[in-house]
Amino acid sequence: MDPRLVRRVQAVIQEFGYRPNFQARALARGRSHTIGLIVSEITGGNPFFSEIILYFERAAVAEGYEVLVSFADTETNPDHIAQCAARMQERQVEGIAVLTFGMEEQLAHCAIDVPIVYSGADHDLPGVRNVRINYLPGYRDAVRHLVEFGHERIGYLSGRLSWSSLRTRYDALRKAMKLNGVSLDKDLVAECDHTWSGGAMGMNLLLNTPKPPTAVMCCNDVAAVGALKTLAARGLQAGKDIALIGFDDLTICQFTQPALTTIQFAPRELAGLSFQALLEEIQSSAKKTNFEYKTRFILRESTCAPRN
Amino acid sequence: MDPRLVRRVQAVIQEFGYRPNFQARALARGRSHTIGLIVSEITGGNPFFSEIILYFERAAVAEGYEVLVSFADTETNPDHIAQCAARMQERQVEGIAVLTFGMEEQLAHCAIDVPIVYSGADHDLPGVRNVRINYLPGYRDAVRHLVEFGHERIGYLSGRLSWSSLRTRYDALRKAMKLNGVSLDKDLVAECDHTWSGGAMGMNLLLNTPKPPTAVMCCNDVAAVGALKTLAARGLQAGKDIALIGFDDLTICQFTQPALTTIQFAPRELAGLSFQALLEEIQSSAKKTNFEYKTRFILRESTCAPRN
DNA sequence: TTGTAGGCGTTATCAG
DNA sequence: CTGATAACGCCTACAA
Repeated sequence: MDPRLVRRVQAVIQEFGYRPNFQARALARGRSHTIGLIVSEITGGNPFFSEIILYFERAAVAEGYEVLVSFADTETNPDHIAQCAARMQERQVEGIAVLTFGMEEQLAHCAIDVPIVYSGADHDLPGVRNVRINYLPGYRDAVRHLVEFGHERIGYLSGRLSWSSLRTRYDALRKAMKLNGVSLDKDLVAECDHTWSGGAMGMNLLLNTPKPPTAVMCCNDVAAVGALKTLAARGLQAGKDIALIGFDDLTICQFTQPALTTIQFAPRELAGLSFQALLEEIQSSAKKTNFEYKTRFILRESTCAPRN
Repeated sequence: MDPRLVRRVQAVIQEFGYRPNFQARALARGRSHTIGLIVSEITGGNPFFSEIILYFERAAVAEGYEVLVSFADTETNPDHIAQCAARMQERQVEGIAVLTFGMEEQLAHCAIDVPIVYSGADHDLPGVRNVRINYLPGYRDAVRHLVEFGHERIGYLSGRLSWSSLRTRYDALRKAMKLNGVSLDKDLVAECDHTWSGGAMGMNLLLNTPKPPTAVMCCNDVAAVGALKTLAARGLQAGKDIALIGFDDLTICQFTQPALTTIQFAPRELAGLSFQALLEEIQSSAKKTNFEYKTRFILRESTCAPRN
């Protein structure tokens, strides 16, 4: 094209402040260039999903997409996630990424006629795209670390096991323990809430058992920080009196006292993988990469040998 | 209408899986029912903005709007916020809410032809809607609390003062101190970063001064938690050896050791006020409510009388 | 009441 | 290669 003409057009665009109307374009071309992102609503400010949104949006914008975000209230309203998906479809999203890591059961039962990608869904359905989460490496190394310290009574601070997300982690932990020649005593499993206060309560329960655990693994970092609070209140110290391991590797792990040993579950990578998978699905490209995220053990200061 | 007919229509809708096309509707009616939300990108997972997005979205959906979220990278790319606003306008948003609390300077210089609402913008421009933040009550009560304990050497752990957001808090603190008959010694101001690690570094700087402060106020909770880490590393304890006060009232404040005394800056209310203001602006209703958020002092365990 | 034409802003197609 | 025109799906206004 004539560069002179291009300039003149640019000038006129500036002059009149012309902006293309995306809705009209979308209507005409049959493509909205919009995708939906569904994350879990988490009360009490868990920073995990904040980063998921940030990195997902970054990836999407880089590819020319805009993102419609919904926080699915899987806790108090089982239908909510389906409503979110419905709203998104009315907006003609070209696909939906679900990053609730096992809270998406309700979605399986309703008709969605755009590409959809799950992340950490517990069963690999044949027709459904799913970013697999390999929980094992992180749990395996974490348990091995504890076993090498000589721990035999390892406890688990879990969220509600009726939620598949938490059930999956529980199962992965049991498998990891079996691999390391130890077993998970049911009395040492505290089923609370995967929140700050849930962790605090759960640790109290575990410490009140007749023979408390010498090491405790937590279903996420937020619960682990709650557990730290309980320990402090009882005059105990993680990394000295009891071993404590979290899950997620939130930034705060580096700033707790002691710094929290944990299993990495990086939002940036998870968001990236999920978007890539969705993009493949939308472009219905031939290759179907088998996306998998591997958890990783992160050693810091909150573990120690068993006390007495 | 004939309820029988309504039913039949509903049935057919079910039958054929009809969904209205929002883009077409928007085009025809000239209303997109979409609004934009711009928040700050914060590195290292600050949970504050996560809640802002959650509650803003809830409020918007309740009024029939969908939300386009952007994280403005005010740190490394000053133009980014303007690009975000431009993208939103191409999507025909009916208005834009900016919740960056003083990081929005770049936006003032570019033409935006939809209603826009700021939050905590430091100067009240005449034509611009702004949810005012009243920093004083929180700071006033916090400083009074310290003065009643007998503190005279009060330090401030700040983010970079070249950013108006942090400058505003700094000014509010100085005013609050003056009201309480004390003054802020410039040697006791550590200008670092409003992040976990920034707080840790800043506290180190303050403790290395010839005459360290006996109490330290922080520009946010995240920095305060970082400061706690430094204190622990030096064998000091907040609430015993030194008084520490945060800002934001994140949930984590209740789970630090000791629980963090802070100034409340509630994301839920801030998001709600901002949405209400934007709604008034969009509906160009006659009444222009003067929305203001008042900070509030929250007493917990991290303060104490000055040591020796 | 029921039905139909015209237009929203853009793209794509098809003559010229 | 340029320029006119139909179509995208829905809404509104007007006519029957």
